[in-house]
Amino acid sequence: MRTGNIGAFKLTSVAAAYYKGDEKGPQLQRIYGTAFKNKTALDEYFKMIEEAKRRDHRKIGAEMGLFAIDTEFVGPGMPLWLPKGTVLVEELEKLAKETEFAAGYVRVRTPHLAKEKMYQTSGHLPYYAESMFPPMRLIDSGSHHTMIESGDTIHAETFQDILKDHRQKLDASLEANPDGDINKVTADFFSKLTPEQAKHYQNIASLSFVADLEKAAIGNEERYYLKAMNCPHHHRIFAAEPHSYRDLPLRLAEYGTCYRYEQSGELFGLMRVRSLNMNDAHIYCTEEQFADEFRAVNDMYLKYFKIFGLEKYQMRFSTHAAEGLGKKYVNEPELWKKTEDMVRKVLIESGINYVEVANEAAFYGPKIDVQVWSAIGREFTIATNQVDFAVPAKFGLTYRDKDNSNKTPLCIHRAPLGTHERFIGFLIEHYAGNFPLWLAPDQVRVITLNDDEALINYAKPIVAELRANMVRVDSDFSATPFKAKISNAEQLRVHTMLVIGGRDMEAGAVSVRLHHGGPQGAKPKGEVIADILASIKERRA
RNA sequence: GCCAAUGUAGCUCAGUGGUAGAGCAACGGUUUCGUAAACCGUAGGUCGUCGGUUCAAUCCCGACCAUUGGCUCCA
Repeated sequence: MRTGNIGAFKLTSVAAAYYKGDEKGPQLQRIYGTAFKNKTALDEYFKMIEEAKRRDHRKIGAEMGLFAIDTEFVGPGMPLWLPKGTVLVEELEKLAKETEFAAGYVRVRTPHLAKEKMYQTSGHLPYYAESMFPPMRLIDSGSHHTMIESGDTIHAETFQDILKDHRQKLDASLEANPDGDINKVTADFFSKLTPEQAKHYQNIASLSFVADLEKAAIGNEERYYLKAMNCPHHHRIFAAEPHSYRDLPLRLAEYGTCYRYEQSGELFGLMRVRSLNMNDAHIYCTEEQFADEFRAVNDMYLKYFKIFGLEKYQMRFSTHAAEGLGKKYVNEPELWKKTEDMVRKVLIESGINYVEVANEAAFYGPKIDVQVWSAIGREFTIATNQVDFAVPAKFGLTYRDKDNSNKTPLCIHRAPLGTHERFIGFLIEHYAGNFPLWLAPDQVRVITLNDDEALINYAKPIVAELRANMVRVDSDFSATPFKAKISNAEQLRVHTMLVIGGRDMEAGAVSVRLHHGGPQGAKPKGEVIADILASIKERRA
């Protein structure tokens, strides 16, 4: 674009950026601005930004009482689902369970913790440790295990942190200056302790320094990690029973809660969190079955896009880069190539809209991220789909094949609805909080014109019938002025308001008002109820 | 984690170096009304946390915590 094409521009913000995108490199100050051919296009762009602000999931989430983030007592990045948000969570789970049941998945449940051995075997610790919460340590102190915590007598954790820190400094110093004085480094280290560290240190200082530090560091401790992914647990479920080729494909599904230690600056409302619920499943299959399974997963994505009215999507096919082998990626160059070719073939054959990006794969295999665009045209990476050729072998997973030999299955990780957190965050913006009836936290409210007893008696059975059919319905029979009752319901984004006055009562009708459509006129009450039930059942848009 | 900005009642926001206000919401009462807001009253805040300066700090300074906008990372 030539500068002559810039007809209108506006500065937007100031921020720092890393030189050449390297986190360890120096930072530059960056001034952001945006430019368009003319004023109209510029204004349109800012209108879109305004609209996005209006639809911000944090704002609507608070207005509708969907979720809360209690940074003081629970922690940043760990949302609490309030009752109305839980409705969304459970409706999505219901959708996923139905869809997966029809597609031949079986459900499993696993704990949130596992021993260190799990993640050493899976490769998470070598490749993924910085995204995991630090371990919980159980120390074997002879006859029993003690959870390490801070306190007067238990300071092994501090102890170990100090040791680790000390060692790093010592190593760095010795590396820089091989003839350096160890005592000097140690003295320097002590001088930099905070008073609290020093206090802990005093407790152990009477012990002979190095020997006891070593003992504490190596000691018999068992480490447990919070799971960052469900796959290792699912692999152990696969391992729990012998399998034949006749069992495959085996599709294990779980809405499991995972915990990832996202850096503080990365947290963002529901979109980037530390506790996340994944619509997860792992498909164990043979190489021959891979293409069909992969296609079926893609079909599931497309089905969901239709339900949520997503017209624009793109799959980002992330492959490895040779220079990352053994560092960012498991060191299996041939398997990488073979699997990537397999995935590429399916993508091309099924006419999926995709782009290929190098060097963004998961550590255990190529990855497909699903990008969708919300109603106002903002892009979200919502779901993921990964192939794992490495980890099943590390866990020694096998099935008995036709020729009586043991073979390692392939594993497809897939999460079409991604995480509840991000998916719901996306849906809030996509719908601007005006959810379709089947999803709406407040589906129906029955409102009487006033608190006349006859009206209430006419309205009550309608509420009861809806409730008996699992409709989320409530009522407002109060003496509050009618217009205010309507306004209250509108502000809550109640999807359908059933208004009842004398005229309706006489005609055996109710007057329907839709949150997103205004008054719809009076209709026979039986018809209205039937239509509500059908709309929910069919998950109408 | 890094750079920057921000943090006053449940929400939206005023305000001041001399221990804080409004609207909405909440609660109590009055109001009987056909599709987005009736009226009166009551209650509600350690002014993010901890330190410092000062006779005196919500206000000035520092550290920390959190959020936001980016960077890096990612579902």
